Amino acid sequence: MKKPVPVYQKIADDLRALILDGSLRPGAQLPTEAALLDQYKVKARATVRQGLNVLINEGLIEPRRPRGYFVVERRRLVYRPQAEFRRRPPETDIFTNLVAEEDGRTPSQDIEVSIVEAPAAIRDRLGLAAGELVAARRRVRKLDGVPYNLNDSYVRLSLVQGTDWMNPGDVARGTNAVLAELLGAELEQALDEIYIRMPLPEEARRLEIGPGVPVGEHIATTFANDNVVQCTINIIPGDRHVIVYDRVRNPEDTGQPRIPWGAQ
Amino acid sequence: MKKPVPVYQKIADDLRALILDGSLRPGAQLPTEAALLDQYKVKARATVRQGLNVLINEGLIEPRRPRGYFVVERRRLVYRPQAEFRRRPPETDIFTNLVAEEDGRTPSQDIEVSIVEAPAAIRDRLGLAAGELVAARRRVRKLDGVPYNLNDSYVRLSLVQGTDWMNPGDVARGTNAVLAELLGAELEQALDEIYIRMPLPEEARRLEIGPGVPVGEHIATTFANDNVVQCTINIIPGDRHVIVYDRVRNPEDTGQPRIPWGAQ
DNA sequence: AAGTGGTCTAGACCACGCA
DNA sequence: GCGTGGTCTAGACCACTTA
Repeated sequence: MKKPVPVYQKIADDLRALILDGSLRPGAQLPTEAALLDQYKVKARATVRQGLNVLINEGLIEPRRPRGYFVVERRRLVYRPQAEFRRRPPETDIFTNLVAEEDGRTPSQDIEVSIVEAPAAIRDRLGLAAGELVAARRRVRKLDGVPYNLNDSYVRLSLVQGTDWMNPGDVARGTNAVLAELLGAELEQALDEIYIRMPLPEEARRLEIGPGVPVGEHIATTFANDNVVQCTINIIPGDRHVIVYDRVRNPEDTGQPRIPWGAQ
Repeated sequence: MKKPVPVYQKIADDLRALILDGSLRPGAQLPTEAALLDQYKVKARATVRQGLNVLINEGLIEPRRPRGYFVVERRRLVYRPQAEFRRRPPETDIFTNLVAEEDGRTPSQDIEVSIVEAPAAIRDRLGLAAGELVAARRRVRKLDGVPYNLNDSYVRLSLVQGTDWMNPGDVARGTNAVLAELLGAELEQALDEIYIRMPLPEEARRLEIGPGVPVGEHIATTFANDNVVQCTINIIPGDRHVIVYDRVRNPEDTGQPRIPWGAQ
């Protein structure tokens, strides 16, 4: 009738319970591997390590060699896609907006602008032909030097070549304002897709996140006059953000879902 | 200068590359542990297993005992919080709406209604006192028998006791319509919070998801006449959904972020 | 019945950061 | 230098599913 619980599972379950009920608070140290060997009368380190591994991959603990295992500490920032379209305070960069709501932390970003072949995801959304070139503006956004998210924007090369959009530094009025000038029309609509998944090794490296931390991939496709203008891929570490939307009833919403490209 | 890559890491990297570049398509079988032992001239199963474990926890592969390891197959459904507020087609259940956009799969849901002490997250959002009772409507939504998400709604008990909201079956006109009748006012505003994290064991069990599959926790707080009415917690497995929002420029948006409770 | 992965033992040597 | 975790070896026995 009953099935025996593997020892490593029992170890993971016990420690998880301690963490979730607050007995082990964020930042607290767990028993060492040696201590757990004693505690559970188990003979092989591999068994204890297997148990700890479960919790690492759940994002609950992290090893800090050579001190031991610790409960992770998380602090979340509000990530608000809708801030892109707001007017007051004067619309600037979405990240600057986002951080303005936090005190005492200093934002910075590494910006890199290049001309590349459009990745497939971008091609689909911007409606480009295979092999077509796009301008790419890639940013790593940091708070007190800690990476907070990756933000890669793509637009048709012909639209922005030689303009301020391709300035590999901060653009004070915001890159969206640059696009609006070029188009003679405001960006006034967007479609957000949010995928939840584990990070690729490359992303984990750039964001300095360990195993057990999932990411949100937020793909924002922006329109002006019903024409696609820009596509931005944000990679958002799950342990450092909460995504927030305001929603209001809109009587004109006909409810047509609109995803002309295939979901990933 | 260079540091040697551990064998298990090499195994994980090689197999991941094969999966990501399409050499190993979703559903394809990976080499068995025994084959990898040969291939990498490694002596201990533990080493090979450690490598495979990396990919399992990245959600890329899954063991199907006793056949071997396979590349996971994913198929994503559009999850659209904004569908809650749409009028045409006639507003019904958000899940029914959601599924109406898919063909050939039959939706079902297990519904359970109860009266409980409000969990802390609900208490904060509904503005309740500690220990106060709420009505809970908990649903597991399935497609072809496979769980697609968990949906737990909470409202003040005094508002809905004895009404159709607490009917533990499908409510054809939608539970939001019931609330609107009781209040004499439409639900017309909501605040969505989306947290990205690994599932708790309980959630993983209910959703039948394995290790390496992160979830989105979508907390929707709904208002009528600026009063909080309902709070719903949705748990959304990342491998089966894409979250979609439409966004339009709103000149009246003053940009005040509004989260009266602390982020989790 | 055969072959797969699941669990566990009992060691070994190494890398790293701190006192 | 000491203690921590990181990696790996070389086995053992078991549980499960499919042919």
